Amino acid sequence: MASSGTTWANHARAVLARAGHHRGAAREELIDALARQDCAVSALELEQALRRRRRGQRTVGRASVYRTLELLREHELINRLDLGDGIARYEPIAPGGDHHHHLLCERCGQLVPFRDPGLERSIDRLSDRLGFDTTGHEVTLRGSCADCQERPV
Amino acid sequence: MASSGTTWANHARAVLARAGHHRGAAREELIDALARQDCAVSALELEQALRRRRRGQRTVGRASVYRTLELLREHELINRLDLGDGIARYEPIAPGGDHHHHLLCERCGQLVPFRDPGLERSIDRLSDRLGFDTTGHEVTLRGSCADCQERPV
DNA sequence: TTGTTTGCAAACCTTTTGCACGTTA
DNA sequence: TAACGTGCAAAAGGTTTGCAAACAA
Repeated sequence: MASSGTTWANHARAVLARAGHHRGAAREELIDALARQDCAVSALELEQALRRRRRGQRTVGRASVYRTLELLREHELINRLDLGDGIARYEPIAPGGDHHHHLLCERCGQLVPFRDPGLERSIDRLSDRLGFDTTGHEVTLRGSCADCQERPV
Repeated sequence: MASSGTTWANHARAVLARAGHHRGAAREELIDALARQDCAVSALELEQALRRRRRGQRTVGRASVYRTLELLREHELINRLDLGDGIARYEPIAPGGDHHHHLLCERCGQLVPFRDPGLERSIDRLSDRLGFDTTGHEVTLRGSCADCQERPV
């Protein structure tokens, strides 16, 4: 995932440039920080990651983090997840369309991405049956990841 | 749904009593208010509904609303939904196990509950395949409900 | 009487907004 | 130069907590 980081970052920059956006420093850094992530991160985690990087130098403002995330989301470059704890998490959307969902492990807190064509088919069929015009969907499983099941309680 | 309200309310009271909880006034009123709802409501909507009921009399405190919701959730009497707008919504869980998911209509804002055994089977198979010990799951579709599709844009 | 529940107010935390200053094209 | 982008600080809005009084068992 991290290996495709530069691909995504370049893609994101291209999309924004095409839409007529300037390349401000905060936005550039935030795109890099997002590209570096393995899975979904919160806005405040991103802010801290940026602060850690540039010690002493001028910091990236909190508002810029949120504004950039909103911009990236409008251009469908990132996904926003709400896992039920009141904190929004964001993750890059791969250019090719890497559609996946998440298991939230209630024991170790880890967020585990997974893919399942069968599940996608079920959702498509379901939308048809109910007459919904579905533009998107989210599935979140809660439980224990494979690692945690082997650990004693 | 509203017709099964008393059933759920009684069930909820029985569960809390069995767990050794007292029957305070705020809790009683909140259970009734939840039983009256058709679909998921936010904590603040519940608070307002309670304020409207008892004009002039002592009001139910905001903290009691949140604390009671938390208690009901611990006993799996209500479900908490996070639809991505930063507001948690709550809905009763029917005693028999009325498991369902939601479509959030992006045009009219309505929350439409639906049931789909095929989807549930997909999720069960998926959990098996991935070796997850899944304790719960949520599916949210976004798009247009059947009504809105007939309306001109 | 003893532990639980409650209302109020204040604190908390994430997210948004207003505004003056910098930066990009 | 004219938009656009940025950082700061303050505000907003939902949620949680501390506490003393009220209440149920």
